[in-house]
Amino acid sequence: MWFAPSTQIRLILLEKPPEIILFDFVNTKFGKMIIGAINPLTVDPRDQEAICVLYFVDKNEEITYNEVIKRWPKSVLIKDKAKIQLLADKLFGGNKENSEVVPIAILGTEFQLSVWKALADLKRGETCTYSQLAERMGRPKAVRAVASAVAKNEVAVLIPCHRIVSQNGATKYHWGAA
DNA sequence: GCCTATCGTGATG
DNA sequence: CATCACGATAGGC
Repeated sequence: MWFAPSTQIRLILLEKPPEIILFDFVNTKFGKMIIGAINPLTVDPRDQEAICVLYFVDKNEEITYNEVIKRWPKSVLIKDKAKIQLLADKLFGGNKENSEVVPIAILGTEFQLSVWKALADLKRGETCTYSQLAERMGRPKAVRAVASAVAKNEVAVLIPCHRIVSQNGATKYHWGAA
């Protein structure tokens, strides 16, 4: 992965949408992104914010912000520059020996989780088609379902959906092939 | 290119 | 609960 290689990811499974999401926009070397995080203590006994949203800012901040609202209609978004910046540093500030653990909070069905897990198992640089993924999960015919599960991935690059190539070669990555 | 088999979600009532 | 429409698909024609 292209963020700090030593960065550890810890998954936290949510059972319901968070009431409060802290967010802010950050500039990474790969472009502007929005980061959303769960309020501390509501989910993580270790008192850390957990990332639940990580989108690229495609066009402008407002559009991306609205995408978050749409995805989490029941959550209140609160801007928290300091805490989000802290998380961004953990993720992208990979110059130093960075062994920080970045908690990721995800909400999904079992099927979705297994899809994301299968994705995470892909080795660095390895690519895969949706049908190969489906097959690996023992559901060779659920190709379409796998695709829509992948599409609902909330954390962009952390789950390596960019390693998927469609069978005919014409990848349609949500944020563009680049 | 168009047609269709396929299946998990989310919305709707 | 039942039904319906909807995909970042794949394969056949």
